[in-house]
Amino acid sequence: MTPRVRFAPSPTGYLHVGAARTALYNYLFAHHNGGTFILRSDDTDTARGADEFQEDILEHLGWLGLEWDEGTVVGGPHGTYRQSDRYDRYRSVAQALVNSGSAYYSFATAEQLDAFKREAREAGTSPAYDGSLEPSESEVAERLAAGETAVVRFKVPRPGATVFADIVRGDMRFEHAQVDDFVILRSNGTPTYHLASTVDDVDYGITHVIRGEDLLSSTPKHILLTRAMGSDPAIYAHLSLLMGPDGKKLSKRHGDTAMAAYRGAGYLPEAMNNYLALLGWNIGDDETIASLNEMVDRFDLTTVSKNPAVFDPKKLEWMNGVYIRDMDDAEFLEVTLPLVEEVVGRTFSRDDRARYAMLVPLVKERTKLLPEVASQARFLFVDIDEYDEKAWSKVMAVDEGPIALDGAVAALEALDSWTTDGIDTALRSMLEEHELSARKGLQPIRVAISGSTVSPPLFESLEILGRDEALSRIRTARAALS
RNA sequence: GGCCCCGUCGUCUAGAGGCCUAGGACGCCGCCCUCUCAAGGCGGUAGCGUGGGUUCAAAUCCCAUCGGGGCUACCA
Repeated sequence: MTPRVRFAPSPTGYLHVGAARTALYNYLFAHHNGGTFILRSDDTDTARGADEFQEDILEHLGWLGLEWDEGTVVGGPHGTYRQSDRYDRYRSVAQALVNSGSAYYSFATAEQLDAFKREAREAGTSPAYDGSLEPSESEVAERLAAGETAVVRFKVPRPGATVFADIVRGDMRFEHAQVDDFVILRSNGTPTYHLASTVDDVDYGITHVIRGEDLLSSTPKHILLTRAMGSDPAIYAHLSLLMGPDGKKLSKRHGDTAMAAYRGAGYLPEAMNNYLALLGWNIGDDETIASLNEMVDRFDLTTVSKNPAVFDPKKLEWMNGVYIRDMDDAEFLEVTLPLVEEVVGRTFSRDDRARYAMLVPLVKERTKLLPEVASQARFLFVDIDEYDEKAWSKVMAVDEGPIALDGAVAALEALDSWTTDGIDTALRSMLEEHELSARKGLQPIRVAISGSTVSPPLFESLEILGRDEALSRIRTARAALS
């Protein structure tokens, strides 16, 4: 049996990192086992659903490279894979369930339900609505005929229990006394999540349901529903939830949770996938870095951790740096060029581009987040209009400042081969001549050409900047010093 | 309140009775390298929630306890 798994987000928000991890695990499981990864849109919550969210989810799943074999947009044998297109199907299942005695119409009011829960709580028992408010058949007929609206509830068989073997949790058992007669069809005729999701899982031949732990206690409902439809339940695997640094379920108040925010902040999809995979699963052999394909090869759902994991942006950032350093220069140039152009404020000419290409290997290994390249490369393309205040007072307006600058001008003017090596040699002998330490003697030059005490390596920077511009900047700084 | 899940360094984890004076990674600290910043190299800091058992032997098994989390909607 080849597995069929699905990622079924509800478009009630942007794709967040926790959902992305669930999608990733489904993807890894499907591919490892030669199965099918399906994307479905569980949009039964019409009040909250939005096209904007749906698009965001599709967009970022694509960005992560978690392509689906069947489902939304790409299609397949089951239509649009959008629940809002299948209301007739859900309604007919609900009706069939009523006909077979597995479900019933309910007129219970919010007040009645509240009272029921309150009593249960006071008695210290489970608040599960136990069907004692189920109306008689004749009453249903009468009230429906009179135009009253009703919900359809699933009749949970009591006493009894549902047991199942969860791949990550192990053996589960839920007493039916704890499960209430949940609504499957709302009074407006739309299905609830439980019905729609279960019907789809059955109709689409889903073999493994891999989802968040928040659905663990709903699983007996889904199993009961599946059996009532005459089918065998899927195998379930409930993933622990992602937490914020305070140990609470990860949410907006912990900072960014939307995948779009991470993409915008300069994270690479490869790093994101790698990091997310590690939250609850280990590649093995003390390994941390692995490509999507390597992870597919090694993925094993049975070794997934049960503990909730704290999402740690620090490690993600480190990992992003690893992936950035691993990019080849040409690729790095392509993805970062727009970022630099934006900060510089102009579209690059051939010459700009060529000079940036020379700088690329230097900034690449100094970058953890893509946008950082802009501040590192900026000096190459704009005039130095102001010097960092601290840099000026600490390295320029001191005894060594003018000496180093004058020495640099003299040494560089006399230099005939404007190369990193040539500059290196010339400046080092200048240092010796004036008895300056490398630190004291070179920092003023760095500040003069970049405006800051932090820049890419000096000799290379000077070479790329070009003789005229370099000398001009050093003279300008020297003049500002007198 | 009820039901369910979880509990190894600050964080992600390895560990399925002796291989553990608990391993790896991020972070943090120190040293080295070094023209700054990174990167890199080397070293260090730090953990089995607690209390009882079982056993020659427990991070690993049992019980209790404490802590955290989820669900408890005509949300998903």
